[in-house]
Amino acid sequence: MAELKDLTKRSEDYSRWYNELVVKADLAEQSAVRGCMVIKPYGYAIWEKMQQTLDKMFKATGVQNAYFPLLIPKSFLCREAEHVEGFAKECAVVTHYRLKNDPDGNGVIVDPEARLEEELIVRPTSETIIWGTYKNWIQSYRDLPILCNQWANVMRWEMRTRMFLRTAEFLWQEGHTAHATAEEAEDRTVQMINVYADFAEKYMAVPVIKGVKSANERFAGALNTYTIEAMMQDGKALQSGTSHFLGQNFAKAFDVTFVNKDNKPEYVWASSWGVSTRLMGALIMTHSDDNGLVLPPHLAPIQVVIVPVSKNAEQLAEVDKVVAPIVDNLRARDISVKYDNADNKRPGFKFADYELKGVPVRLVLGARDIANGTIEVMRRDTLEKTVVPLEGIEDYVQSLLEEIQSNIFQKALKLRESMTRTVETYDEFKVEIEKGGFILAHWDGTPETEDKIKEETKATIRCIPLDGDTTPGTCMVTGKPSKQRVIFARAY
RNA sequence: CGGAGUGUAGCGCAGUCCGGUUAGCGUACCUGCUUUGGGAGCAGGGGGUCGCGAGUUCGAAUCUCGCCACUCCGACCA
Repeated sequence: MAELKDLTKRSEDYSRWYNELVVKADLAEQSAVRGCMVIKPYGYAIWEKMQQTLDKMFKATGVQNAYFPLLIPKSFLCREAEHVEGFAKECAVVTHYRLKNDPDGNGVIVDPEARLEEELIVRPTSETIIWGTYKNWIQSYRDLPILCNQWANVMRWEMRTRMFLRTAEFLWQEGHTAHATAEEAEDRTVQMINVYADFAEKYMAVPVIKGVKSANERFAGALNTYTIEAMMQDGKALQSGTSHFLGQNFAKAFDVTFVNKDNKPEYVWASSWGVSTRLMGALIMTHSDDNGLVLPPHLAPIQVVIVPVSKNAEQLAEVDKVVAPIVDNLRARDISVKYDNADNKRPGFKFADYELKGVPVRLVLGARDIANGTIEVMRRDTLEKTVVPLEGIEDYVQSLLEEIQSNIFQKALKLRESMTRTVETYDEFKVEIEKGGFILAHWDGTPETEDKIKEETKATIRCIPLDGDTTPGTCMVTGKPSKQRVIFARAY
């Protein structure tokens, strides 16, 4: 694999490095269908862990899972004007419901007789179909709130795709809530962005900045969009999760009202929020190095791999005997272990392969160790090797896993901090943005200024940070007043 | 949709300019033996409509024309 330290300088090489890593680490591959991706078992195992963890976190806040149809009648998508405009260009459309044999003998063709009266859209997101459904579920304030989430696939016909970061079809979860009051809906919006931030930092070990999107970057049909923004190792920003306060826009578009305590009809208030397989991209790009993937222990499908070293079958049998109780003890502590005693691959191959796949801890045991009562431990994040006593190895491994988890988070945080600068003038900004990273600057709050900056520098406002410095100042471009500094960056 | 490039074994490529043995190399795969503390060595073996179609020619991976697909850079991307 090409070397990461050289590639961060040039983004086109960084994406080549990234693609190569995704394939070599056995996470995914391009499919025959344009812009689509096959997620392979190892990649899916990581996604599954993310999914399970998030699902638990959602349920702890009262959310329930449900499932809504893949296909959306075209008329549904048109109801909310801004929403249509935001998604229309990238929708896949179903126009027919039948094939027939080609009279010329070339397999099958679309039966022209079987045109649908109303075209169906493959969901790019499910707000419309869900609000079309919620209308039937909601009569009274007693029916509220509704807190539903669905795990699903969606499709957006993107012009250019990258594995995990932007694919035509992707897996995600989308939560859709309905509330009696604006406050309650907005609280839920904020609550969920906090869940996402917790998940990113505690499980993925990816530091994120919570913030609010500018009007330009806001979700089509939302009043307010909250986001978590991460920084990749090449200094580009990656929007990793969003939570939208939808106001009454969809309730009005789909005529969803409830009767309040005073027996008066009111439109329902809404939120929606989602994260996708894009998080896999964030995970890969945040921690990987020249030897391959580095997985956070909290999400690694294999947390510990044990590799035996032996000269013959008798020696291997000896090692098997010593390893067996270690495997049991680690599993008893909920640590996932793989003992790879396959004799068709040599140890050196296994070392390299498990490093490529990002397994956090590797144990190596051979005749030499058994004689000494020791075992070799290698941690993936620093690649350091230590020989420790066999006695108490389980405790050692357990605390090492936690140390790796916090170490890779700290490392990513340090990188982000070192690549975050504050600028005062637009000239200074133009110089700094070329170096990558996050730039904190004052902005007058207008879309016009944001557009001008984007056009001239390719940088966008990633977010207006929630926990940032709120000292007012003057816009670096127009000199007009600014409430606080916002984060600019080039983004994926 | 614009600019550039690529299509030859599962993957990565050479050969194409200048047409001419049975289309080659690396890797992966299969068999056997030896190996095993950082991606093993040797020997043998299988695998190809050279992207598709037409043309030129005694003869095309190679030349001509047309088409298709993919990759990268832009445009686009809540």
